[in-house]
Amino acid sequence: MPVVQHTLRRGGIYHLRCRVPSDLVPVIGRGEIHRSLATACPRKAKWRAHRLYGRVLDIFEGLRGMADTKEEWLAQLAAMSPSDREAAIGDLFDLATAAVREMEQEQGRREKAEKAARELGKQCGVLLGHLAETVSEDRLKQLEQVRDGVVGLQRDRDDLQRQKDELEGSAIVGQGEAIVAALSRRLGLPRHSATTPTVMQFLTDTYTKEKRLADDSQRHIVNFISLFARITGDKRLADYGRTDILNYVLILERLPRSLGKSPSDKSASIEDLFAKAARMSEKAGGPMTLSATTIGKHVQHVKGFFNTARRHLNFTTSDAIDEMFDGIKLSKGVPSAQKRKSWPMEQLNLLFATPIWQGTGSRPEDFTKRHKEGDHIYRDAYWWLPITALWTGARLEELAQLHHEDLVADSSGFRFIHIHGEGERRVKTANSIRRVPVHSVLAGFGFLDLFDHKKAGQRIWPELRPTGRMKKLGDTYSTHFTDYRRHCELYEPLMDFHSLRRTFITSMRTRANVDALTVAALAGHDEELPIFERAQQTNDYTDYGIAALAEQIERLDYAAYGLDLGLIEKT
DNA sequence: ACTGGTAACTAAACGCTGAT
DNA sequence: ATCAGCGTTTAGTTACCAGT
Repeated sequence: MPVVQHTLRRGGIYHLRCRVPSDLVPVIGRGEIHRSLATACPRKAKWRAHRLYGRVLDIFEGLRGMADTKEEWLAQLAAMSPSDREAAIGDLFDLATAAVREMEQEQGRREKAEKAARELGKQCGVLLGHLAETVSEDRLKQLEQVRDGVVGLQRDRDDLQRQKDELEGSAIVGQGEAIVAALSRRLGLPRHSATTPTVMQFLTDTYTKEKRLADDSQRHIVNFISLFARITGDKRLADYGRTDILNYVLILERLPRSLGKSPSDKSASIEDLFAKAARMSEKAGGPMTLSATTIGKHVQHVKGFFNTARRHLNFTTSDAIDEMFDGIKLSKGVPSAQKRKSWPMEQLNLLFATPIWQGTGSRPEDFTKRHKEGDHIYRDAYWWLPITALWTGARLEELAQLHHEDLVADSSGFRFIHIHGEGERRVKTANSIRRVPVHSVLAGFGFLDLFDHKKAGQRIWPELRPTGRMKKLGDTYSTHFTDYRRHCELYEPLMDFHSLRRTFITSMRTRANVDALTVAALAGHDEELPIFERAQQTNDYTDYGIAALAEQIERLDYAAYGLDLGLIEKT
């Protein structure tokens, strides 16, 4: 960790260096802002870095505001040459840098003034001495008492002010723990083991309150840290050392991948869990223990937890924590993470040859019995979702929340689905907002009718209900799709609904030979693009007309790659 | 349908270096 | 002093899976 966030040292001199938010990269024309703080003194660097960083954030906000009136802003930008544009924006940051230095000089002047005031006060004291010669002894004592009283009050006031400053911004202002911590930090007193809380105490009293994460992330933190406490025996924070962490990792390496899925895991001993992992590995013929990614994640969380505790309680140093957690090598047999598969065309043919598309014996409302053979073909969400994913590349939740008005036609009549986060809809990231033309094959199946048959404000698949912790429309479907594949003996690990998106992206790129930028525009960014391309393409998105996108998506021809469309058209 | 997990995925921060 | 490139680390969110 550097002395201050967003700084780096070069030849002894501190610099501010911070990242440009990805949405502003195309506007600013670079990925990072870098300005010298023109000092080698850590304290000065800290002061300047804090203020300059604040201003830089202001500039980012300002640019975002301008970007709201996008057309105007783009027109202005277009009128400028790229070098002019970058220079203009660079000037903003230079101004900010200069302003911070001025601010510092201003502070210097103020300090000078205060010093002068103190000097004046001293002289008053001298004056008091002179007075002593002409004033009675009693009177003088009274005066001195008053003076001492005032000085004492001032000192108290300053102390309180400092305490308040230190506590400000902390989520636990007013809590005794924090005051004690702040005081001991000010006095430089390390906290000893007897006074530090245990892992679980700090987790519930402070950590979860300070973090204030989204619900699901909060749940993850509590689970990770609770497991750590369970394995290591919930000791006091100051009593942990590297050996504890190494042992903890050794235990993680032997835990079953299915940890916690069965309620019995809760009461089982660590030894029981080892035995369970060993049994599962035996059966699978390979290690069924936690993967390297997951173990790394656990360790990372615990380290973050200790660092937060250190800032609150000052019981150790940041270096000591690094030493405790860094450079831990995992054992040989720890499995590495696996990538999701894409659906081969033969597997898709098998999928569409199952009852949902060929005839099911279930009733319309029995979504869990669709695997039973029969005469009914229900063209509901369960029929449409895999097909739609295959021809649009959209994520499950993006499809599940489609409304009547999300099918739009442009001026020349091209119809596309608009994926966005308005109203009750949600998208994964801002970059997921996009327009995807409806492929002619999809339209041929009657996809457009889904929208036309609904009224404004209605979802096209009203049978999907928000379920689960995150109240997702695709939540139940996701598990049903897995169950269905198992019943139909099509189940393969890592080949799931999301793999259909993979299939779309891979097919577009490698079979239809559509360029990576266009595919990214259609998919709403995907992970496989190098970063520089990602920055570049944001700029180009605006240039993609629907007509051009439609032309590209039409190059996708699953039939040519071996998909039997007859299976779907059978209805 | 719910719950307690893992894994995939992402943005931002950081460390370091070479070029100008 | 600046700036960009790029791999690594950190911190967080979302998607999915297993067992009941």
